[in-house]
Amino acid sequence: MRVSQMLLPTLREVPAEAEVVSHQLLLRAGFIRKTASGIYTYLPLAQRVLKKIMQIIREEMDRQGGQEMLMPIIQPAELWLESGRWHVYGPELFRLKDRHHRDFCLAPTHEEVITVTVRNEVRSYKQLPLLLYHITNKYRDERRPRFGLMRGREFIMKDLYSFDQDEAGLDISYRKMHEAYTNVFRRCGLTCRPVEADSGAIGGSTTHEFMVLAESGEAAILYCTACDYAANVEKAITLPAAGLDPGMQPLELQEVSTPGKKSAEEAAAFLQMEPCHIIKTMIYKTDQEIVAALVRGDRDVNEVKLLNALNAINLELADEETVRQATGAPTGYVGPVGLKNIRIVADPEVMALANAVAGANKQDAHLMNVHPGRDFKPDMVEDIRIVKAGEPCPKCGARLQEARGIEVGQIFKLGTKYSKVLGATFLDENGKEQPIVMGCYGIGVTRTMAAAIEQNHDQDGIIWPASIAPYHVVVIPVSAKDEAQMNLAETLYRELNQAGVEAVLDDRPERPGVKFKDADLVGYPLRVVVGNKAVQEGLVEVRRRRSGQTDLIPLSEAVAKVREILPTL
RNA sequence: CGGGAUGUAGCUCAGUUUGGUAGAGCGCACGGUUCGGGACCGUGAGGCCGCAGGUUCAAGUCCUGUCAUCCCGACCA
Repeated sequence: MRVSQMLLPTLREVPAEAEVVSHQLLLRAGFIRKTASGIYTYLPLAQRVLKKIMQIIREEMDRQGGQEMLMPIIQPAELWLESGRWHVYGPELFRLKDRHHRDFCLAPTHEEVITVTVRNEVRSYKQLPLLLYHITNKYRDERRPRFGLMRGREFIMKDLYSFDQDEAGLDISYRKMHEAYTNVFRRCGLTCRPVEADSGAIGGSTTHEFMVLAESGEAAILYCTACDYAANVEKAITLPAAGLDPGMQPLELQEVSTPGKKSAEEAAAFLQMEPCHIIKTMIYKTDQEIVAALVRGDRDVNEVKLLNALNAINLELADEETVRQATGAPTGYVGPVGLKNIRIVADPEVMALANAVAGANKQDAHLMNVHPGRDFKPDMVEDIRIVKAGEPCPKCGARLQEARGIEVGQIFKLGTKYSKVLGATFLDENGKEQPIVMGCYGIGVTRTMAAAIEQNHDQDGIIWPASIAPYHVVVIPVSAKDEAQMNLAETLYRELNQAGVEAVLDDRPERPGVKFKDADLVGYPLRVVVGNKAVQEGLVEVRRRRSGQTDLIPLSEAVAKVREILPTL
């Protein structure tokens, strides 16, 4: 392809709307344009990158026995009513009506369709296992689309669904996908880490997220430097809390005046003690009840853990009014002692406290010498706190470190959640009807492209890993008006393509500086410059985008050199 | 969903306070000089000033509404 004929609208300035680097560079380098908030048009270069990522995904899915299919984006409400998710999914589900006023939605995921398809076609254990996948657009009406391709409302996703006879089969499928995902991201040139995660609304038990480590990542993860433990903060655990100190004598409950000391830190400082002796009481509202969550004063409530412990669908911090009604006190002075009619969930660490301080359920007052078990009895003791960097790894005890990551893939063991609701069953060897055991496995294709840039760029632009670069090499004649240079560049460009190297020829009548800047911005892994030295001495420059290393080599060896370097990039 | 901000040329942004014939830089077209890291000179094209209503002799500017976009928040008692 000749650059003079390409739709490659590079921009000198950063469009005002772009915040994160991948978004800025995708716009500046002429890869994408916004069509609506969270919805983008992929220009030719982006499409080439996406196709390469999808090809890598296909190869790795197929290698594990995956079969590609294609499912509809527009889906009837009945399907979602049947699974129960029409009402559960909420405003994130794009809903629409056809001309007969029948309800439809734009699929945010495809469990319903695939499960019903398999239900209708699979009868016997002999037809299992199955690994079925497709790559298509997904739609989620995000409450706040942002960061360009990172959190869009329309995005391309690969999703594979596994169907097995039993848990043992699911384990095998899950391992296959774990391996496939590791391969996919490695081949895409990404530094990626699988982490344990919460399964969220999709449901199911075991799940791993594949995180591309990057500062701009939306997710926080904790990982162990000594072993392979790594988890999303939502899921991360640490070693169990120490038990109650047996030497501690319970003292008598005592009310103290703490005017204006609302936070655990303020109260602790005022009472001249460490925040870890405070019982922090947070009032939450779920879809069905009001609960009090207790953590140590130096800890934070992990709302995901709390939500799971309560088996609730929604969870939010109660507003001031609700707190007053439930406890009789304003926020800041709530405590577990004497609380009535609301459930108390305590973190195990709280139960290990003796003579602790808690809110007195009275304005400007706290209670001292609160003794868990004596002064209040929690309805539930569960790990509901956020683990922080520096705490011990639950597997090996080494210190955990914190990092940020972009979630590019997630794999789930669904179990029989969907097969049961949707009636996807098979007959086993004994002729007994069983629900199919399922797993689902997603990769955000468009997000992977953005993540690749987050991890591979510099001040001048993108640095594509060769495996997903839109083109491998750009051939730049220094002067498009110099016929001798152009002829040599043309020939080299043709030879490269004939040799299977994806090359473009920057034949635009631009000054060399412009072409160099654009080449850096677009991020071709290699650049070959054909200048005067080529005409006079038969030498061309081969330059690696990432390292900047430049080799002056004979024109006749250029193709071989490019082919030699490419696999190393 | 709440709060904040912004909508003016393809892009980045002035102009709005104090109403009076629409601006700059970059980009684009043409001519010339240049030509190894985003050149220079000249000429030119390009605007329903987001949209609708209102006030006024007169609105990019003031008022009302509306739409869109971006940011922050929706988290610690």
